[in-house]
Amino acid sequence: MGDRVERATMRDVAALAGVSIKTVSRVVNDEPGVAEPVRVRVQEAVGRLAYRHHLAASNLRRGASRSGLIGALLQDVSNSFSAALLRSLEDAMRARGTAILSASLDEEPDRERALVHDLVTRRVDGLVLMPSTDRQDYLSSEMRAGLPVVLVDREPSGIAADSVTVENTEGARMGAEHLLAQGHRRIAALIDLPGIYTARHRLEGFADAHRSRGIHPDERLTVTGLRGAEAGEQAVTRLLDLDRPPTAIFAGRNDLAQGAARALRRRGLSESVALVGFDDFPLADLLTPPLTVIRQDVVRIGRLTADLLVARLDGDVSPPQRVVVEPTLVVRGSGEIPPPA
Amino acid sequence: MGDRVERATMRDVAALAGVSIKTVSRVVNDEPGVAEPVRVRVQEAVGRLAYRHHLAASNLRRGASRSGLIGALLQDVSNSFSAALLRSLEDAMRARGTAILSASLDEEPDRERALVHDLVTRRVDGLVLMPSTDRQDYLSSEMRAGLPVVLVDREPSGIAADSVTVENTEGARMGAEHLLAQGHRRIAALIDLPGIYTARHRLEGFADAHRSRGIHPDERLTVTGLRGAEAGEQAVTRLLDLDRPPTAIFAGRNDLAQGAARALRRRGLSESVALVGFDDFPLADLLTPPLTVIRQDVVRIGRLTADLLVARLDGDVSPPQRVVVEPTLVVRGSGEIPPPA
DNA sequence: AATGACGTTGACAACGTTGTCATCGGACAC
DNA sequence: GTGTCCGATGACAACGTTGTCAACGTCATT
Repeated sequence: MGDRVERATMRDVAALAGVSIKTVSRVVNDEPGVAEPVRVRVQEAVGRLAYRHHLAASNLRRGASRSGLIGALLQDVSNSFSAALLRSLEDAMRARGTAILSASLDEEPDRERALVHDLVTRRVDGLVLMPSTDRQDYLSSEMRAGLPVVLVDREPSGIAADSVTVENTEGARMGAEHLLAQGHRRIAALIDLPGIYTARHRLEGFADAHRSRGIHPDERLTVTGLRGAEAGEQAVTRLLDLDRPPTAIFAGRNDLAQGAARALRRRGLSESVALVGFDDFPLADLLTPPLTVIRQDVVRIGRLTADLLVARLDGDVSPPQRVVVEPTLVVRGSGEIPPPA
Repeated sequence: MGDRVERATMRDVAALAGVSIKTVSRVVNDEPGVAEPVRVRVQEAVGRLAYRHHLAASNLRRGASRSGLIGALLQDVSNSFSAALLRSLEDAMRARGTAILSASLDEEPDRERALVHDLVTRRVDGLVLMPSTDRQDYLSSEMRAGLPVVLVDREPSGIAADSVTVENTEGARMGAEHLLAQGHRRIAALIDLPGIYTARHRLEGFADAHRSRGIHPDERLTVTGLRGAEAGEQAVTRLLDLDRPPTAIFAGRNDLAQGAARALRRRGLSESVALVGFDDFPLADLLTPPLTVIRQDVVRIGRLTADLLVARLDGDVSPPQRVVVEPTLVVRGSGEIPPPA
């Protein structure tokens, strides 16, 4: 029915209903002061023309930024951690009628800056950022112009902004200590790019655990710069080929733990080499043996992040907060394999 | 440095640079016809005032809808299928500078309608929809007004729109047949709400496989209305308690397969009850035994969807296409467990 | 010296909407 | 009958931007 038509505007509705544009505006916005018969006539016209409110034009006229949009720049929306976080944010924002623009950064600082610029251009009301950059000072002019920013997963550097992070160092220390306590002395560490905030801290925690026991870890067992499950799998395969292979593995990210599990399984070593991963993920409990992990409570992190942002959106101007969530050790089996006698 | 300031507009920049607004516009948009010294002066003013282009105002003036935004209404962005799809879309759109507004529907038709309305109000240039509704006729007025819509995972009903789907019936038939061929005769089926397009078709395929072998499946082994892993786990637990429990399980969704795997593991039956799942997921290969699945190629689906939408965005007005992707059986072990002798 | 061409620049209107204010007609009180 | 008040309605400007077009100065040409 009917060809392709241009969207009707209030002008068209007004013409059809035989009233002024302003009256249409009143009806559309449910404002009082319109006689009932007129209101009905306008609504009929709205229906017949399939008129839809133009939010951008409305916001523009209403002044204020209020775009009813926030940005969420995450590492990779297809990764379970980012995806769960996005979902938490969405649920928190739904009630406010605030929509979410999401994008993946893949640890690329340039992309982060470009996307932030794009979001500012779109006048988002707020920003949730899992930064890829070392410093976020480029954000300060935006924040001064009133853009609320909450950093997740990594603490701010170069700016004063809210953040929700996990005790990475402590978590990694816990994981490594768990393995050391069982007698492991040759523990491999699988770490992401050392420039990354979380990677750095987790590596630190790993070293701390050794240090406080007066143990010097074999550097050849620490592999950094690992991006993704594939890289983790290959690294572990190489480590297992060493003259004195590790008896345990600490994986600094969930995908690296998955890669490690795959490598171990392929070599038939799942039951003989211990494995602890940082960051829980769906199905970790269904691996063989079930995977022992340091869990960061994603739902909690998401809710805390959303709470901080919502408060700022609602005008909270108190000093920035750094919320730190304690990770927990979830013992499931893979991390309790003893070293060979 | 500096208090909270209102965003500068072109007017402010023009005043500071001592030129007209139009000249600022020219510089900001990299248009020719501005003398070099003037251009420099304007750029300095832009920098000093931290001026940022206002995309909404620009688009408004430029006429046309072109918001540089598309909507992606998926079932649940934290589910690996939706998340992977979102990521594919994002990658396809990045080059165009098109941003993505995503939201989760959770199979709620009302939310779908409300969110579509919201997206229209925001004048998205296009829409990717994994529908929750039985019929999408409510979309026809939007489409007539020029909104390109591509349905994913479920075929359109009540409208003529592009779609990218999987041969659900055929896939499920394949999965059930795989189990039947090994001699299983008591096969349980775990199915989502029967109102859901994919659930209906998969159940159909399951029945088809039996029918073409002249076998009448035990209705008590078919459980529908299962939402989420938990529900799947409980259903399987109940099934295992029957006098004559199933010797194999066909799970109609990846989360139901996960729930089933969990229930089997808990009962120590992972190696004795066969399991085939519909829709692959990360780590399915690491379960014990590795999970046999009907795989739908998410990346491919995402790319096809993006291609269709991009074509429409670029003005393609050819008749709607229904692209159907063939699922494949991935044999890994769990589906090859024979029935007890 | 007058003419035309060209490169720069700005005034103005308009995109679709809404806040402000004026206008209009009728109801009511005196 | 006059004055007042109130509810309903609309004219107009403005949000921040850009397309159109006119105006300006400079320079080369005749």
